[in-house]
This record gives sequence, C-alpha cells and structure tokens, in this order.
Amino acid sequence: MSSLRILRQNDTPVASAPADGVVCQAARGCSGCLVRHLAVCAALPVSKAHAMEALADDTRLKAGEALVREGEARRGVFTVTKGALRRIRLLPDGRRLVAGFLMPGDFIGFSGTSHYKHTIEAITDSTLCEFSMADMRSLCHDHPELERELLERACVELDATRGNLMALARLNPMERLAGFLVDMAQRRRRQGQDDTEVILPMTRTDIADYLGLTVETVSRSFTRLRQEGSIATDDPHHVRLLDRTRLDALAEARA
Amino acid sequence: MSSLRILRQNDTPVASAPADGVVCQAARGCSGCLVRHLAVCAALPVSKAHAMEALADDTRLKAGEALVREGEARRGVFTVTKGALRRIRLLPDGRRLVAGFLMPGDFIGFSGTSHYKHTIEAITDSTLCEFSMADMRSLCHDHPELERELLERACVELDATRGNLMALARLNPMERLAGFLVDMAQRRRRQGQDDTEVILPMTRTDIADYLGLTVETVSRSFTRLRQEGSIATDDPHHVRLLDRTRLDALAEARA
DNA sequence: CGGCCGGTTGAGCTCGGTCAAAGGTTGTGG
DNA sequence: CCACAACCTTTGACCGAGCTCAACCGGCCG
Repeated sequence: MSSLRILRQNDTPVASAPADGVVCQAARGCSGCLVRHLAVCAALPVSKAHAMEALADDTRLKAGEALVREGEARRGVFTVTKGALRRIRLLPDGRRLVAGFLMPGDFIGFSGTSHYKHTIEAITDSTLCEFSMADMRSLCHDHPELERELLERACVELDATRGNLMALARLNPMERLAGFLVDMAQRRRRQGQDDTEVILPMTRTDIADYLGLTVETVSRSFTRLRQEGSIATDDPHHVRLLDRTRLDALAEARA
Repeated sequence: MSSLRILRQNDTPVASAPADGVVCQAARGCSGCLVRHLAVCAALPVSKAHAMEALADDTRLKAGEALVREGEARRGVFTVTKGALRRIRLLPDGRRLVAGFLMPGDFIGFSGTSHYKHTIEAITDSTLCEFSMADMRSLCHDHPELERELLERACVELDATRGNLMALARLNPMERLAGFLVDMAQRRRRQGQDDTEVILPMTRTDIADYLGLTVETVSRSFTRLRQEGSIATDDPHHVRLLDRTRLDALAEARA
C-alpha cells in the first residue's frame, strides 16, 4: 500500500490501525507505550516489546506546561498517551504559529536537528512516554523494524504537513476551517470513535494560529458554518458535523 | 548532532556533506547515483555500492515534462542528478501550489501513500536516477544503513516543510521572498558554491505559487528589495545578494 | 463580587489580490 | 534574416477579503 512501506518485508502488520482511544490495545495502561505501540505496529513479538518497555519513562504535564522549548538541546523522543499538546513557534514581534496538534498515539521526535525547533505545550493535562536518545539508539539497533516503522510514520507526517501548505497558501478561511474539522473527524474515526462530532481541546486562538488566520476570522467562519447548517456547536469545544458533504466539498483541496 | 542521527551507529559518515554540484563526489557521472550517494552517506563500503548501482535507471526529462503525475500509482523513487523540478498540486478551479523545488541531490519518494499526491515537472532539462519499488525494497533489506539514511533525510525535509508553514501562515511578502532567497543561497553553499548569488531556474509564477502570493506581488517584492539595495538582479533568473544582513533579518522567522 | 480569559460581533482600514497594459525575450516560420 | 507570436516580467490603478480595533457577553476563579 503505502510508499515507504516498500521498505517493509511483512506487509501485514499485526495491528497497524489501533482501534483504541489511548494508543493501541497492546499499550493500554502500560508505561512502555512507545515500544509496545511501535513494536506491535512493526509486528515484533510481544515478548520483545516487554523486554524493551522497562526503558520507558512516564511524563505528566499539567495544562499549559511545556514539554520542550524551542532552542533546547534535544533530550529524547515521546509518544502521547493522553491529552493534547500544541507545537508552536513564536516570532520576536509576537506573531505565533501552531505547527500542529499532538494527540494520543502521536510520535514526537522527527527532526533533523540537535535542538528543538518548536516549543511543545500541553493544551490539557497530558501524559507521554519518554525515551532518552541513548535508549532510542539502542532500541533501533536491536530492532531494525522500529526504524522502518519510524520512517513510515515520518513519511505520513510529511504528507500531512505538505497538505497544510496548500491550506495556508491558497485556501480561504471557510475552506481551511472545514479542512481542519474534517481532519479532526478523521482522527477520531481512525481511533474507532464517532466521526460526526469532534472535540476541540484547543482555543480559538490556537486554531487561528494553526490555520494562519486571526481569532476573529476563525470565530466568524465557525458562525458562518453554523448559520449555513454545516455544523452545530453545543459549546466552543464540541462541534457536530451536520453536513459532511458540504464540509468535504469545502475541504476538498487540503491534504 | 542531529536528532534521528541517534539512530546511526557510526556518527562519522564517509562523506555526509558532498562538496560537488552534481550529487556527491562518489556519484559523479555514474548512473547509480542514488545508491552511491546514499551508500557513501551511510558509510557503506564502495564495493557494495558498486554491486547495487546496476539496478539504477537513468531518467531524462525535457523542460516542462512531468516526471510523475498526481494520482498515479507510485512507480519508484528518484534522486535528482541534474536540472531542477517543481512539486505541484492543482485545484479544480485553477489555484496552484508549488510544494517545493527539487534540485541535484534531492531525493523524491518520501510519502505514506501508494499514489502520488503531487505532480512533479521538470523546470529545466533534468536527469534523475530511478529505482523501482521492488529494487528499493530489496536494497533496504540488504543494507539497513540505507533505511537509516532515508529516515534522517525525511526528518530534514520535515523540518524544512514545517519552516515553510511559518512563512505561509504569518510572514509578509518581503519576508517570504527574503527567506526564499536565503534558502536558495544556503543550498548553494552546501554544495560549495558562491552563496552571494543565486540562480533561480523557476519563473516568477512558480515562486509565487511556492510562497502563496501572486506573480505581481512577487515581482513588486523583488523590485522593493532591489530599490532598497538588498539585492541586484542582472536578469530575472540571476540574483546577487548584496545586503545579507538585511536579508537575514527579513528572513529571521522562517525555518 | 470583580477581574480575567475566551468567544463573538461590528465598523473601518489596509495589504495584497485583481485587472489591465506595456516592454522584453525567445522561438518559430516565412 | 526578419516578423510575429507566445510567454515572462514589471508597473499602475483599483478593489475587497481578511485584519485591526473596539465593545460586549458569559463562565470561572480568587
């Protein structure tokens, strides 16, 4: 199927699409989530995953706390197990970019530089599982399948990021917002949840800085989508997608 | 140094920064450039590279021809050896995005999907070296170092793409253009060339669609940079960077 | 109870887009 | 070798989508 899955011998991983809201079924409730998760996806024997997971450290963050800060030396890699985080970059004059949102199952650590290029902050209380660089290095040495899985994931992330380029370069506010909502819904479906409603843990300001707009424009776009009946917002953080056809049409361009 | 270089055992590759304008010194003039290039970077014995390179196919394109088209089934991966290409995406209504420019040394093939998401067209006459999926798969099986190198490169590309997000979301035309010129200059320096001038093989329209602007705005921004003495343009495709400090200040934000 | 934060809405303005035109260059065919 | 067409670039005049500024509302917390 997927491109750099060309690199994979076994094309039928044990569980590539976890149907669980946390990380994946094998990882539920354990602290060795990264290893387990990647191991399962890469079709490693679970026994190996067990052996590895002793290395994992749990990291807990309260809403608003930073996991890592732009400019810091890289200290490890992470997978999100609970909560939601934002990857942000700030300009000296205050302009702000949200380069992405990180949700359960997401891997943090793809970068070609030795220092973090973004600050990563918890939006809500979150837990992650952390691996030091050294542990990661030895894990990858012992289990080349992990590297393959990481490459696969990096490619998927690259595709997604390129999709955002189109949104920022050429789409109008309604199209950007519709695309964002559809993305959030897809995320839910991939986790086996109802994809006719989405939960937005982030603020309107976060969404604006993610979509390259102002809060006001985001708010107005929500209002317009509500007025035309495409969505309903019970409260600002809970959106029901009423007219999926319309939203898909608006979002057509993205990704 | 770099993040997922954590995944590399040997941290001193034979030649990680090729000082040659084509691909890298070991690859000069041979058709097995991808293998050679990656092999050298991953510190493989050259003998192995020789054995592999028989698999490589040369692909030649005239200016304007497409290498691959959006929607086509993925047929292989490539490295650019000569010329310049653009990665584009077109919306039904004619809106156009240039998601990136591909220059000698660049690898084409990072994607998590089975079909191409972008059309890739030659800007000038170009040559690439092509590997079928099957060959790529077996190469990676025989030489895990390749996979490591690919992951490293994917991460670098992800960083670069995230940098573009900031430009598209929050920078004004002057800042975007300055950032673009500085990027192009960096590319040249990385190849050991004079970085006080850059050659822009692409048209103003390509630059506009890359920076999320219109041709007119791009042209006006060039004019303003010229008027303030930051650059000189002998002809539209040759730009001399006169005031690097000013350009860097404008570009500060990107990447 | 009051201050603060987040969200929404309105009014007006500005930056970058749109439309139009002209000059330059390249390539082609007579 | 020249004439002409097609394309690329630049510049000007105008316009409007989205930004700025401001006000208001509601919920939350001290």
